[in-house]
Amino acid sequence: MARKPADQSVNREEIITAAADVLSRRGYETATMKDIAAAVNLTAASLYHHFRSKDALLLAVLEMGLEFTINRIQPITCQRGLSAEERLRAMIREHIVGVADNPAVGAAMVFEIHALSHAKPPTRRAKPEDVQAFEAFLTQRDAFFRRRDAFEHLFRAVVQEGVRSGEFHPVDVPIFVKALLGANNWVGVWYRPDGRLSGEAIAAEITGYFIPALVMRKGARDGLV
Amino acid sequence: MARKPADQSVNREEIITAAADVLSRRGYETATMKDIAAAVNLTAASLYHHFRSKDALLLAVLEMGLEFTINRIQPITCQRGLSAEERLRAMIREHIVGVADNPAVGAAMVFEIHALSHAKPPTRRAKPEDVQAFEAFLTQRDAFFRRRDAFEHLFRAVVQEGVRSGEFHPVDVPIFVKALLGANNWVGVWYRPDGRLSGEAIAAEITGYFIPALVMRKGARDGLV
DNA sequence: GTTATAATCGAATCTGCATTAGATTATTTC
DNA sequence: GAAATAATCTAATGCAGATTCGATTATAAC
Repeated sequence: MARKPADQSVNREEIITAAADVLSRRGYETATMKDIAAAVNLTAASLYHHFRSKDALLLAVLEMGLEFTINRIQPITCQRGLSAEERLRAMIREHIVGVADNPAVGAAMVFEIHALSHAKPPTRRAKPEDVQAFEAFLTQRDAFFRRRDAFEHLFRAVVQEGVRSGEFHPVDVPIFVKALLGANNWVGVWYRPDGRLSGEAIAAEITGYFIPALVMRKGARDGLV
Repeated sequence: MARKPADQSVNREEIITAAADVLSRRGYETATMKDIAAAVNLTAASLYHHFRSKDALLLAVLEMGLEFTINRIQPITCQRGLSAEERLRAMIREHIVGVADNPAVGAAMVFEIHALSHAKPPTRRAKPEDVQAFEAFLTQRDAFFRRRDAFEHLFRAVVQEGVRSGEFHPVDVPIFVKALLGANNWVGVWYRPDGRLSGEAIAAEITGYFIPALVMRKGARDGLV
């Protein structure tokens, strides 16, 4: 019968967390399975008990990071009683604070997604099971990319709603969101926990940059693109 | 005596350009020297006549991209007779259009800089000349990073000037510039030449997002962070 | 305690590249 | 055309690092 995993044994999630950290420090290609294993006191070989391949591990790291972020942001989008501006503000805050609180994941979401796109197919003469596994990987990867698009659409929907209702200026919604997410993601690249500003402070600052483009107070709307 | 290179022979610059393209498609670690060589009809071995190592080639790609961008933007910063806002607008435009015109380089500037940080030192038992070469590489890499900082400071200087003179709101200058450059760099990640908008149009759009945070027309400044 | 399987390890493989070695060809200079 | 060197090639070399294999240990279920 199936048995419960032992308590002191390393579980999937611990590995993913540790891997995110190692990846952010060494980068996907430079980080070895041995490095990652060492971070959880395992051998490289042992990692293959938990993940089919290095690529699969990377995918798991990115999926975890994305789900984490979506789980924080998605509820905000449908909060009744909040204006589009209020929701957008809250979403930006959550996004940036989330990145700042998990710089490893934040950096991975920018840099290592790249590696995901370049996963190498099994070479000729690969066992059929390997080909199978790779196709499963591709399917899972596509799902990840769709999920990432869904994340972007959370922002688009709120901005779009604000534009429709006249609360926001008629910006180009896809481009606005790309610019916003670019700025937010970039935080994961340069943020240092021991830096001058906290994640909260940075979030407040950056929110203040993007909101005025959408909302102009006191009716002074002319003169703006 | 030194002789002029033959006319039909491949030169450094062609290799760098081709390498940028290959790198943007395959990524640094995935792209092989053979791939890059093939893009200029050479053999992998031949590349070593032009570049000491793969790392050195990557560095050359990034240096070229950075110099290109700085050369377009630096002159704007000191144009007499233009307000800070006018200069900043022009700088953003040049930056984004530059990225859109060279998507390969733009993407490399975001993704592959990472690889640069992870260049591997020569293994033990390396010939002293190799150690020498690696140290030279490190020096050059540091210079590159300083140059990149200098690039960032071009933006900071203009924003700072606007803030000092009262033309701009008192934003947190370093953070503002990080957010701006994040949005701009991100264009290199998602821009497609056959997309809906031209580089110019995107530049105009994004400029319109950041300027209102700095400049509020018609004196309606209250209510803003 | 016996069995099944989860979790781990040490010690091979196996292979894909970066890089080197040693020619060969091309071009310029004189 | 001879000398020098730039530019290229073909054919190794070498190695790091992902992945596999086959054992071994630990734990849960019964």
